[in-house]
Amino acid sequence: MPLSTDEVIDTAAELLRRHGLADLSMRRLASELGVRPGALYWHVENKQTLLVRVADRVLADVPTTTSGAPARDIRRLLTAIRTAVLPVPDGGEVVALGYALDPTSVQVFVHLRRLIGDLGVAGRDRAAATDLIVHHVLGSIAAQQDRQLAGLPTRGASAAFDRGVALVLDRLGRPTETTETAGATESTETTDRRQEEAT
Amino acid sequence: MPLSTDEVIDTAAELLRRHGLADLSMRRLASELGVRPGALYWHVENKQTLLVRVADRVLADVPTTTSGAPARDIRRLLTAIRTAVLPVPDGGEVVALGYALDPTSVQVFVHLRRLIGDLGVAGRDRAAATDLIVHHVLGSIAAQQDRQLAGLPTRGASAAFDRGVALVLDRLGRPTETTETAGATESTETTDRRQEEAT
DNA sequence: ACCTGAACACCGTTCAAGT
DNA sequence: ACCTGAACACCGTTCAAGT
Repeated sequence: MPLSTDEVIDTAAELLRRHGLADLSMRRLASELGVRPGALYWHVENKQTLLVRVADRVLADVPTTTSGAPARDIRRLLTAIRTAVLPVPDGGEVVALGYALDPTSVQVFVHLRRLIGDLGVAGRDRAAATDLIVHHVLGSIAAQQDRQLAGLPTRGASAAFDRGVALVLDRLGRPTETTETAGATESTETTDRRQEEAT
Repeated sequence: MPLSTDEVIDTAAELLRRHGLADLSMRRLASELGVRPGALYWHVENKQTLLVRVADRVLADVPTTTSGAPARDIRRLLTAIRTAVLPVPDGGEVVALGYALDPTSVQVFVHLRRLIGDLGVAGRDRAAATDLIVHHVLGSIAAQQDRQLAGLPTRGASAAFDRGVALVLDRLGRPTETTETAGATESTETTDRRQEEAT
């Protein structure tokens, strides 16, 4: 029976879960599957696209239910994401890569965006708030995991995370009167244009 | 004349700036400095601590001035950070590692924390707000850089970033009546304890 | 004090050739 | 369609030995 692509992704996710990114090499993955390294390149384009699919798998079991109370649903969802990703070494980094390269590929983030809409956040602010919250979840997970791998303490990490979430959600719950921001934007905009042309 | 540790860090930062993480190898760095790979290990403990020091260097030239208007200073500072890190390929990831492993080593983040205090954010919320904002800056930079490296479009990235900043700062400017959050915290706390014991 | 030589145990990716 | 063999051009880290 030939190797299936799903088998490749599953085994890669399993390898990440057990040993982290350092041991998730194409060669190690191949030997785990009983094939030669080159065989993997028939199933995936390269290691990066493999990682994007692994990120998807890591969050696949997080339920996306709705209760009618958006703020509470968001808090529940974020806690579930943290609980799912934290035990996977380098999970924060891998999921962040997935979100960067294909924000809609991970179902759970699409759902988060919806819940933020339900909260009454409209238009451009909805995308901005989603990014803000996703960066905060994944950033705080990655930081904690980096510290763990380095043998440093991580006390209070989850409490600090929850406070950060509260700071954002308290704001989003109420109607906004946002009108400023213009001044600071200028030079950043210039940088972006330079970089975007290079693409 | 023997090699100095500063020379090693400077050359590493230069290599990152020009070619990104993929070309910042200990071997490439050594040959750039005209020495054998092993020589580097007399100057730095390993590659990770090298990267933490490189992160420091990338942000070393961002000025930390105060004007008396904290909200404006924060916006200016964040734009300056973005402008400094964005042109350095993989800069977002490297600086995030530095912030995770040693949050006080980068002067600019210590200054940010101070400005947030000036804004009237007290106690635990000050650390939480700093983390939230730093994760947002570095997360949005890393996402944009990942997309650039993959050849994907990054239109509107800086506008989205600015909106995220505005969402947070609008809230922090005003006094808070935060009291909830408890419910969602529980299970996360459990996860943390498990992980922290494993360390 | 500072570095070389040389090794150890690895990487990701490509591609002709096999079945 | 799916995989092997074999190569290409690399990695980080260690450590005896040299100067």
